[in-house]
Amino acid sequence: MSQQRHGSTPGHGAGAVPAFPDLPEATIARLPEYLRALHNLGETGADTVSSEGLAAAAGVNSAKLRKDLSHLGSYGTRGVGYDVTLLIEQIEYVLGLDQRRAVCLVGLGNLGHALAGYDGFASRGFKIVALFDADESKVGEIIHGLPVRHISDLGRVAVEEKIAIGVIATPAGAAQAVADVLVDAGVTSILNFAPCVLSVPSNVDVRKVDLAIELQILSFHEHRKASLTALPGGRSATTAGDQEAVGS
Amino acid sequence: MSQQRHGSTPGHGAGAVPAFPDLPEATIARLPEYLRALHNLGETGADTVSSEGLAAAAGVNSAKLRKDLSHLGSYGTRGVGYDVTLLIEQIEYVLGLDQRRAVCLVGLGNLGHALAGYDGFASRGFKIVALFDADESKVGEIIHGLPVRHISDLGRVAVEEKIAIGVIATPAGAAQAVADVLVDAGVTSILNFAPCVLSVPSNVDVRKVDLAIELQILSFHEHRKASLTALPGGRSATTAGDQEAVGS
DNA sequence: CGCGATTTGTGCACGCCTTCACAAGCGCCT
DNA sequence: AGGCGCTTGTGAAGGCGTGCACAAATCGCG
Ligand SMILES: NC(=O)c1ccc[n+]([C@@H]2O[C@H](COP(=O)([O-])OP(=O)(O)OC[C@H]3O[C@@H](n4cnc5c(N)ncnc54)[C@H](O)[C@@H]3O)[C@@H](O)[C@H]2O)c1
Ligand SMILES: NC(=O)c1ccc[n+]([C@@H]2O[C@H](COP(=O)([O-])OP(=O)(O)OC[C@H]3O[C@@H](n4cnc5c(N)ncnc54)[C@H](O)[C@@H]3O)[C@@H](O)[C@H]2O)c1
Repeated sequence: MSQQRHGSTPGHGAGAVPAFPDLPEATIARLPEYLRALHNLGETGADTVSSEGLAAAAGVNSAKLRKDLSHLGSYGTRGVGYDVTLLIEQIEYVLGLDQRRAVCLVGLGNLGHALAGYDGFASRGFKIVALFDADESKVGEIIHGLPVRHISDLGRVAVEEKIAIGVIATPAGAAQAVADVLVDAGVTSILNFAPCVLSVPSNVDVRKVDLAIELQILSFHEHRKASLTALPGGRSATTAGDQEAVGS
Repeated sequence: MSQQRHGSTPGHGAGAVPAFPDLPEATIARLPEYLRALHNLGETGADTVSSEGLAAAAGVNSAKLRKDLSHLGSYGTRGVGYDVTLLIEQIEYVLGLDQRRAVCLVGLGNLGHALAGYDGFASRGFKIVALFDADESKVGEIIHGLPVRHISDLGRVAVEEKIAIGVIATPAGAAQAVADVLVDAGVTSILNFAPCVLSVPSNVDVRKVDLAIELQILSFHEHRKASLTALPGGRSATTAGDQEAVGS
């Protein structure tokens, strides 16, 4: 049972080592978005960027962005904006992206294959160092330059390769077992694509990506929108020719 | 997002059509999880389930679950729990899953192939009815029983097939253009896998799935955990450049 | 050198969400 | 029939996150 210690009041006394100011979780979730926007801006040759401009590129409110950035210190210049390169460095440092993190992928079916070939990992500081599957017929296969190993080797390889993050792309029925293996191997972060809840020790972080949930949320909004248009209009043709332009 | 009318007292005058009570967004996001847990429970033969039990299966607090469910009416029995079948029906109704929603998938590369073959769609009330790509060499290819069509056919097909949800699995550079095409075709819900922000009219809902963001959030927590264990335990190797004096 | 234009950083208020705690309701057992 | 244990539904409190609005800071220019 994951205990949640609600300790606010950051009591750690004067850490010599950075010892993070505890950033709001919501802020952390947005930092990667800012980072991506900054990289895009950097490629267009921009040296500095205003909170307004960056906020637009990241799709958020500018006040929110400023507050987020203020949590990690003052790296902007009033009257000018933020130095793109400096801000990139800072955010990458906070997110721990200055050191490359080793990732392993478990389950090389449909989805696993796609993930293994995804270049979006390496370009953002992550490196897939090992692939695992339980299916003997898949073990040994080379996928995008990496051999598929048997899940029973995970414990050994994880230590050797200092794997920090495990990605689960197995059927839901196997996910908990895989998570247990990962945890036993010392992996402390898990990204789970299987539609199920994982129970792990409190020191392990789990994030979940569930397609079906996303679709169902969209479905709800479709349902809601349909019931709204049904009320006033009677039947609105919705042949959907033109949309009012919203962009800016 | 859309305008939030804070009203308790939802003023719609006795809608003949359901006309939704406005559920909190946070609740909506959890309903699919409850639904999945309920289906699992149903398969084990359970007739009823307590809030405690369902909450555990869905990985949430039981009070939160009760409050969530209370928003859609009283479908539980005090002293007993919730009727599994009835609750499933209710949640599916609220989410609009009683009617099958047509989905189209744009971009049949690495990821698109995996998505096209995913059976988790159909099993939850969604049906992929069309595949689109801009690459002529891919057009005509049959993937899991469906032909790949050219993106220029999207407008016509979307109307014919009454497509409600579009899934974007193209590179980021093409995503906005694809979104525009979808919007023009009358699609009002988009699930975006490309790492970029989309700008769409306010009546269109967009949800984003971004792997890199998930990994970076995990990376942050790894970083934090590492800096914490560095404090009490003895020698901080300082191999990495940790300086960063925060604070005044 | 000073002034105005610009933009950051933040105090503050407000609303949403979570969580606790408990009364009301229900069924079962005696 | 009555009491008792169990569970739901909800009022209330507190925490968190958001967004406004503005003072402080900086630059460019005359
Ligand atoms: N395919 C998709 O587009 C998609 C999308 C979203 C979510 N998902 C989810 O991702 C997961 C994988 O989907 P998929 O379509 O790739 O399934 P799949 O059946 O194609 O692949 C699953 C893989 O996991 C392996 N596996 C099974 N048990 C294992 C174990 N104990 N240890 C290690 N490996 C094991 C299998 O050998 C197989 O290679 C599922 O949970 C699915 O719901 C898939
Ligand atoms: N592969 C993964 O595991 C993965 C994971 C997460 C996110 N993503 C993201 O998903 C997207 C697709 O990834 P991928 O690996 O499948 O890329 P990919 O290059 O393999 O496939 C992209 C497909 O989109 C098609 N396309 C390009 N422009 C188009 C247009 N204007 N209209 C229609 N189709 C067009 C291409 O022809 C190609 O088939 C990318 O944005 C990527 O960042 C991929």
